[in-house]
Amino acid sequence: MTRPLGPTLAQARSRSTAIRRALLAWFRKNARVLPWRTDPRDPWAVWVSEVMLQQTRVTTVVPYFHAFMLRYPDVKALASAELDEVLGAWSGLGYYRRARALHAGARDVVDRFEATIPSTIDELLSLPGVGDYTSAAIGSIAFGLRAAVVDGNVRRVIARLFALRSQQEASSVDLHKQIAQTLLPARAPGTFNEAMMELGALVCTPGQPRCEACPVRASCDARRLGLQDSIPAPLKRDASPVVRLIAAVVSRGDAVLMGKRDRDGLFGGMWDPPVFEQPIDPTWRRWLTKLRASPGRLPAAIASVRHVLTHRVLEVDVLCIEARGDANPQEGAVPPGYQALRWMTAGDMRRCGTSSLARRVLQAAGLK
DNA sequence: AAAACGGGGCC
DNA sequence: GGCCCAGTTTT
Repeated sequence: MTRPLGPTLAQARSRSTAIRRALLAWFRKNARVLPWRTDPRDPWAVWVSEVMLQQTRVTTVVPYFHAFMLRYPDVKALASAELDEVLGAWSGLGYYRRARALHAGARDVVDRFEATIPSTIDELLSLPGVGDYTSAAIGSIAFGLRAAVVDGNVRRVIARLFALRSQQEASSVDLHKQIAQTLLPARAPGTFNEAMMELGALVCTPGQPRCEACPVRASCDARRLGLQDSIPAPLKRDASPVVRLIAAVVSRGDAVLMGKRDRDGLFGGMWDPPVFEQPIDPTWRRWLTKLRASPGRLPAAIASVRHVLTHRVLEVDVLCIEARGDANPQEGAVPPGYQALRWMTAGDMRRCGTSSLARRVLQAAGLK
């Protein structure tokens, strides 16, 4: 069910001046102090922050951002780094494809743009990991381009300002983008974009919006109609299926056998104690048995880690295996879903990517 | 159009 | 336990 665009866009146009003025005044007073909000803005810092902020809260990102910028102060620094090390800097942040894309994007900028971050939307869009939102964010905030950002915050604010009920429908994205672009001022569009997102994060929140503190409440249709709590309608997700897995923590002295995940897929490119589907395939059961110091059947799991992801729940039994002093995985034999195996000490692990699940498994095994 | 892709904080 | 976060890419 799509609604005609005309009337709402006309509404947006006629109310834009009042909304801009009130929102910008509020933002000047209430903007959070964030490490990437430097004056002037550093395009590299904006890029890094925007990628980290994809589907990730500001409070989660801040410490990662600090560490990342210390290690990779400019685009050249990242371009010349090894991917494993970059994934190490991303460990625990999630959506690891972002780190891979940022790394590739940095090399792209060095190769194609003489190490200067491009300042047009089309060129930004050509970088890996940079889509509609991120190109508009970098373009407007770092370069002053008049491109509206449309993230979850902005969509919620717009849905309420104009009492649009169908946020969950993909068809409404186009309408929200047109409204956002209509509201966007020609002067300092980046500031307006940041202000819209800040309003969504601090005032026009998903649950319990703080309408009494809202600078644009006088312009808000949802507020006027008493619909601020029912717009947007909550998305309904299917329950996450539970996946039963077994992680094999094979230790040999102070080293642990770690596997590097295939590039694509869950935890792509990250290292963890090899995880098998339950029950373990006989081939890999034998393989584990051969690494073991003592003969006989594999020991029982000593712990179980419940790792909750957005669309899945991982129930991971933790198997602890003491390997023979001379044990070595057979050359070329790599468990399904992995591209390499290596004995690693705690120090080795700090120099490559490990998922939160990997750290929890190691901890449950009594290591770390 | 839908699925895949992390992790955590807050109710 | 559910919701959602300064989304992008692949299927």
